[in-house]
Amino acid sequence: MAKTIQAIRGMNDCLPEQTGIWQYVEDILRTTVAQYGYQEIRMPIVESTELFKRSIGEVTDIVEKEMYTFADRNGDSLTLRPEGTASAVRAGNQHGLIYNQQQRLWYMGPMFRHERPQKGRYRQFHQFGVETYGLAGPDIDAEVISLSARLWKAFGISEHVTLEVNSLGSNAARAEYKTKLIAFLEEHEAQLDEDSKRRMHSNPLRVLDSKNQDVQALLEDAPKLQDHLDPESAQHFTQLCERLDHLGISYRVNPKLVRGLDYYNATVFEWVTDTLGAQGTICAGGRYDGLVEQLGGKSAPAVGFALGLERLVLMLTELSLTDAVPGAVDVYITALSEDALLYAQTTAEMLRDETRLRVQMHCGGGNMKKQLKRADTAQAKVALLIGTDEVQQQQVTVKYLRGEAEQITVASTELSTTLNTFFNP
RNA sequence: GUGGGCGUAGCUCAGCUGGUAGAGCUCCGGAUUGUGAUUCCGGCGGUCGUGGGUUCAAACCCCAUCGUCCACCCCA
Repeated sequence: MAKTIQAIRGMNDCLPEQTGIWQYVEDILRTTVAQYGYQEIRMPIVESTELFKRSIGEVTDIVEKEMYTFADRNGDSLTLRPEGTASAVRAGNQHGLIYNQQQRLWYMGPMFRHERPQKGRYRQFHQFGVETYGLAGPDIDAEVISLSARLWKAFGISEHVTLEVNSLGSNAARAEYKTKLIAFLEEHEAQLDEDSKRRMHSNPLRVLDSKNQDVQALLEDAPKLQDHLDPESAQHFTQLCERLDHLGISYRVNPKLVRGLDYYNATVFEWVTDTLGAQGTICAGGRYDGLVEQLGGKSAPAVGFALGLERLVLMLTELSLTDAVPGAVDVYITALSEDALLYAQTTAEMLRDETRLRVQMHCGGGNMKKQLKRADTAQAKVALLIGTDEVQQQQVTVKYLRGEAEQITVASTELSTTLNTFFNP
């Protein structure tokens, strides 16, 4: 036997057993953003490497060591997108979507990062994201957050996620804070762990959310980010918090919340959970007012977030919140004798003409036991029994596979009505 | 990139101080020729991840390698 070929490490097949829950999740996401009037945008999976260097930041881990970068046949450096925001801005600029315009967009699709795979973290993973452009006030920040909160409600996981918010201030204010923080860290360098020493210069703000207890103790005396906000950002943040209060969205101000990507300013937020092991962030985002201009467009404010679909699916699975995921089949049609085959198949087609039910026809023969067993594994709610008697009488026997209802035999002409009444009462 | 755990049937796993491989589930058939997820019986299914070493003898011990999972890191 020839050697089998395996999928690439960290890139998973989504098997039939899983696609049901994925489609369920995707449906809810689409329906919810539609409630807010957001429009879908679809971007290419491959972009010029330069795009991510300029947006995410040259010295971030993502760009330095996690991107799938390769030379195209003509020598251009291309990269499999590690996130969606950069592409959305690029597309918006390229097509004039953002120029003096307001836009509320969403996207969904695969992203690629070459990290060591672990629970909730894969090399090909999927993000759903929302991006808004041209809106500078805290009202849109609040809208985007309330949209995400509505998602958790729709999935039934509100109890298992908490919102953390913070403000990074303007780019100028943050730069000033950064130099003070670096000065403090240099002064206490001896007490820092290796990771913090490394980050101290590459990405000093990231030292703030170190998991190391000793580092956290040291930071008690460090200059505080919230003391260095510019007045405008401080007011923006206060107004955002007021709006969240008003909307009944509870949150925790986490002054040490910073984001790993360079383009954020002012508002940042994360939805975290303790149900996913080490990968506790299920959704994160914030404001990135400088990015549009940085990528060559006319300056425009922007807010957005991204959520990890694998993490969401994992969470629903671990919390056993999968009852709402529909099976693939509503009605399973059996053919119990040779003379029933044609009648059964025309009945199947008739149902597909007259209803929107998912109808599966048994193929391959076998006795009734076997056929009903198939109906059961297909998770059908109804089995139609069709044998010699039914063919002769032009009837169909309807057997309810779940619940208490007694099986009944109806005329073929009544079948669609009977089933519609059962499935859409 | 750094640690640690685990690789045995399609799936989940057992297999003692080394003696040549087992269970449950799935699937197929039967008990039950028109009534499914219960029960009982039978059957299919394994170069024990791969390569090397030690040994009379290796799933078991040693080395290497690959895969996988969890954590660090990073982040959605």
